Amino acid sequence: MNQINISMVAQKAQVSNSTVSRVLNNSPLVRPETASKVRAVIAELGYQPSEIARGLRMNETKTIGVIVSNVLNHFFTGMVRGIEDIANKSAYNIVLCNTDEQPEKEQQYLKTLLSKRVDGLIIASTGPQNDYSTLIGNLPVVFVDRRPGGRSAEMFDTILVDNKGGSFQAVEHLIQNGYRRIGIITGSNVGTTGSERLQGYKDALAAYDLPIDEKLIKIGDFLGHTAYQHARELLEPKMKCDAIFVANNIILLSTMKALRDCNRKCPRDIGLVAFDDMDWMEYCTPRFTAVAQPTYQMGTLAMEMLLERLSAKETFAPKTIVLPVKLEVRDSSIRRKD
Amino acid sequence: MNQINISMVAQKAQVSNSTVSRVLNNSPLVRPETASKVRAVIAELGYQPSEIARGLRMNETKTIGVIVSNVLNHFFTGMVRGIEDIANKSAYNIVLCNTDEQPEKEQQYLKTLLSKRVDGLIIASTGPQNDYSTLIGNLPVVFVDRRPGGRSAEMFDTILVDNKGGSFQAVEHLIQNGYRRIGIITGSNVGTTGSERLQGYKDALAAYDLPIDEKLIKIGDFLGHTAYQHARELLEPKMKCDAIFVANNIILLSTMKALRDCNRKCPRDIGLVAFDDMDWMEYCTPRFTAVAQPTYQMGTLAMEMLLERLSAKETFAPKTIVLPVKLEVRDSSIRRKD
DNA sequence: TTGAAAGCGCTAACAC
DNA sequence: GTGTTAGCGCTTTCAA
Repeated sequence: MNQINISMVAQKAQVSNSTVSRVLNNSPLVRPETASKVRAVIAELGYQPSEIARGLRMNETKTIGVIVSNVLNHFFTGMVRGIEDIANKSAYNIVLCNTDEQPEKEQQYLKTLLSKRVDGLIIASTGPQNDYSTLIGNLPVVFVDRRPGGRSAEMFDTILVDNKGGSFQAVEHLIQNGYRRIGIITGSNVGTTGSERLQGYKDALAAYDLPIDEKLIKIGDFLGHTAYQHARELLEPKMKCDAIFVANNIILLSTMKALRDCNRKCPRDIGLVAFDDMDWMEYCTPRFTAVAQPTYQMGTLAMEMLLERLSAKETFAPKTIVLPVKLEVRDSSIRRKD
Repeated sequence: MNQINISMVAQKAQVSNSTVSRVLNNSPLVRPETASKVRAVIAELGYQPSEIARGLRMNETKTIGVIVSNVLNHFFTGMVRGIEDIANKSAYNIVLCNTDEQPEKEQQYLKTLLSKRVDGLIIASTGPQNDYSTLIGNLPVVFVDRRPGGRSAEMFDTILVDNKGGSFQAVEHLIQNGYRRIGIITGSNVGTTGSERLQGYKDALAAYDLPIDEKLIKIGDFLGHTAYQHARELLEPKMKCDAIFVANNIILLSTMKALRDCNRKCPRDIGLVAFDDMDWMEYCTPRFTAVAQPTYQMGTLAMEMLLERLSAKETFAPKTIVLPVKLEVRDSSIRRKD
């Protein structure tokens, strides 16, 4: 244990605690000789000032809480890395929390992080039904990926991606490549992510005067529990489904598994576009067409917005930023010429 | 800001701070009526005790530091998630740090985490040249993935995987499938990961009386900066390389890119086995043969060992655990019959 | 330029 | 059962 404290340093350097404190904080009000004497003792003792005591006194912890669904989802991994990079650059640390989309877990994390007096929060909300305003008070918060519900929507900074536009592009691309009976496998549309991606799908069909067939719309969860079964259903011959739009990378994997199990080849038998671009999609066979989200950038941006609030003297109006997505056209969505 | 403190609660409930504290800590030394009165006030005020003040007083933060190379590497993502799950179950939080294999970044994180008085540390060391013993004192630490160097090796708990065995199996499998000129693309062998995986490769060749050709051994880094060039070199016709063993998932991607750019098909033109199993490998074409590491389990185990130390009254001898890996045989390593 | 002292919010020994 | 008090390690007036 690092049991050396400021008093021991002070004593050994024959100065007062205040002077040591001033040296630690590079105060100019210390005679250079005194300062170097103190610094020598600090080095000799290997003294590490307690950020915990400092935090209590200063009311800041240089720590921010990051609440995501699951860091194993590559979307969040990228975001977390982006957040951490900016945080680190500004001498902040991040506490990582995984909710698995459970509001109760989120609530628990929130309480703990608040108790630990984090300086700010970045949250991918588990649902629009949650009320954050009462619990959070005026702690700086940036919501990412999903718009929080109720009053929270107007109270906090939010960074989103253009889910609807991305879905629209993806489905439009399939239509333009000759696919007509396009299915969608998506997650819960309680959250904004799900509902917007579904809307983009519907809008694209409507824009091209294609009928919306509810049987081709499979709504489950984004965690992959339901996707395999949904894919199997869409792949049944009677569905005559000729392309599938999957609403995230986890659902894609289940769908790939279903394709394999049904011995259906993509794009020969069926077209496929996914939301979420992954590094391997460029190199596998077929190369997968996907909607690329700026995950890393979402993280850096979120942290930068948080830093802005943290350093701001006055409060200012919350902002909402919607980042563009990009359709990476590859092979899985290109109908082979017959 | 959550400016409500214990005194405000005490005042409003007409009791002393101690009584409130006792209620918070579920002490039996409080009359039930008093307790419920206090609890009512706590709820009314939305009081959240400051873990920072508590931490200062109790000398514990219920936080542990996790230092990995890069959470974007799926190997570490899995580990981090494993750590977090166990930590959460035991009311701990984790602070996530990415070193990018830079000892200076690691050193910086270490100092910060120590200052923040984390209760323990889980570290994937950036190199065996680092000395942890002096800086860390007797804080509980578990090293993961790489054995720390010098005296640290004997001083701390360590969780490793059977790198040498995994490589051996992978290369042996290639040999048994008829490949003879097997190249390896690996990362720095300064760390134990690199050197052990290289050794496994050499051992397998030796075991089957195959010559070790230094030209087929490409040592770069595990971050993927050098792998593409190395793959291109191995793929030159004059190398007559008929299979490649790549030492992690990032190197694999670069190699896949090189294969594509050289228009070489796997396994038709060349066999491939990777260290690190990824979820998509089961469903792409060809399905990739890979050495699966128990990443999640490494995380849970590391955190469990840490908890054991944290709750132990006495110090006990450090343990080293080497976890087995499993070769997942798929298509990329099966020589097609000519 | 330096030191003495108060206090951040909590817990625990000790008194009653 | 409950309150008083000291103190965890730091910063910051205020005084000198």
